[in-house]
Amino acid sequence: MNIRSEEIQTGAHACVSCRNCALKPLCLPGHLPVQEARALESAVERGRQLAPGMALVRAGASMDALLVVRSGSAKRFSVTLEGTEQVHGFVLPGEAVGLEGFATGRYGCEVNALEPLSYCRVPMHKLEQLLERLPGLRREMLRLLGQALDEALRLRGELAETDARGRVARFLADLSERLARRGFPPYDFRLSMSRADIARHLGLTLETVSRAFGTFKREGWLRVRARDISVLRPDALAALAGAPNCA
Amino acid sequence: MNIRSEEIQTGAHACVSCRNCALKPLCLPGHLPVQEARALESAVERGRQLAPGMALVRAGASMDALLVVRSGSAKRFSVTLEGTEQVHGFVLPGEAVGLEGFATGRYGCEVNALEPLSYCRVPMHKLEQLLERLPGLRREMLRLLGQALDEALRLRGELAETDARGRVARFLADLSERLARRGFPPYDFRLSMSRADIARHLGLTLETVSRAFGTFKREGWLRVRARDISVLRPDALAALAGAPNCA
DNA sequence: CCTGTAATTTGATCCGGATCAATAAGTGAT
DNA sequence: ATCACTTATTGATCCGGATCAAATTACAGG
Repeated sequence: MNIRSEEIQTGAHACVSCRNCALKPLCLPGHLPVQEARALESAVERGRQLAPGMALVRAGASMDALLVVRSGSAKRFSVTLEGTEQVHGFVLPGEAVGLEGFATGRYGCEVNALEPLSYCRVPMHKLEQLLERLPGLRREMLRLLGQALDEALRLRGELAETDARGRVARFLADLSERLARRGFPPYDFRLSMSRADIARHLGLTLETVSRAFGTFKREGWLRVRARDISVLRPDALAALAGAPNCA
Repeated sequence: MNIRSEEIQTGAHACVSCRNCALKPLCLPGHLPVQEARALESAVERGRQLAPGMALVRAGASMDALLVVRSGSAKRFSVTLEGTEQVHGFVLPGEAVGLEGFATGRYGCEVNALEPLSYCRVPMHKLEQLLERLPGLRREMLRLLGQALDEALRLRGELAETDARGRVARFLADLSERLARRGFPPYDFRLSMSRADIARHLGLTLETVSRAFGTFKREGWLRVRARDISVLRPDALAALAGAPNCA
């Protein structure tokens, strides 16, 4: 997906500039008054780079920090008793990770890097201190969780009432839109996840996902070369995906 | 579902005793230190009783209070562009409602009473004041949202990988367990929602839900008389439902 | 209690997506 | 480049659940 932060990798630990971060408008500080953003910034640490396949979060591990992906992409999933993966979704830069951990203080699912990944972290004890004195941050945390919840509900609803091609179309449309908001070309990207990952995310088999790609290609809506995707007819995809539910 | 609070309906507005509420251990105050629970209590108002079919929450309406169902049950749903209902789930006493509203300040979905329903409300401005000085409540709100998120993720995962009878089995097992935690008989209850509601919740048709009930009845796991359900073999249901995913 | 209407069950058929199977295209290491 | 291996495409068949269609059972209102 060619996702890379434009900042220079410093290696420093607690020296992060949210101010100059390209992701600021998508991230927590983008919704905070200036002085609150400053205060938050001082609590943010930079996590070290992770290689593809490495775990950013392990299910059951103590939630000791709030994590936000800075560059790269990741896969959120749970491992079922049968040992299969339940893929909850994919994480792009500026998105927080492991929020379900607030439920118990331990993460509820796994998050693995799909590409070289860097991230920011706010240690929990610092977060709690900040929440004590920053009303904007309090609101922002609730907003963030509310948004994640809303998203999860929407995704579930879609699973329940959309057919295979519709799900794949929406997956692509959604990805496209999220890339666009991050300043990446929305109609020309490389998928960082396998067909199997997409399939497990959408409650389909990888064959069905592959066939959906094939159909879109044949219709002239998409150009597919393995994981390189070009969207030629975003309107057609959006139409098939169906509009997000209203009301 | 025969859900009724044991408290006498007072009609008073801001005179609620969380202390003596049967739902306390399931509700917000149950997780707070005593003096924080007191402070919260003083901000809680009693909502007026709603008749079946009435809306507790309308999608798009301004989220002016945190709502918790006190007695009765409700249906959470969204209305799609085609006018169909996407049923997100069902609400039992002690459960908060409309939490996705934190995302935007407006509720994201509808909540309708399925039975005569009463509820408690904490006005948003009072909630914000309390959050300023109650660290336990801050943690509790994050926990509540984290839990809702975790729940939504789990439900989505199940949709993606469980077949029709498994979904119905899990629906019943889940309901049974939630009733038990509220002190209701877990193996003998009346469903407050229609087959169609269950179907839309599980991403099935009402015929398929009905057939699943039929199968369970024939197997001797269930006694079904319209909406009256007796669970005869909870173990069998739980087995079919499959264990919740681990890790 | 009866009656009309809505909710539920049951039956018959059909189709989308799963499954099984084989081929083809990437990808990384030597 | 070549080889070994993983990932993706394509094909054939099968089955679970959707859809269409009655028949039956609850239930609210008179």
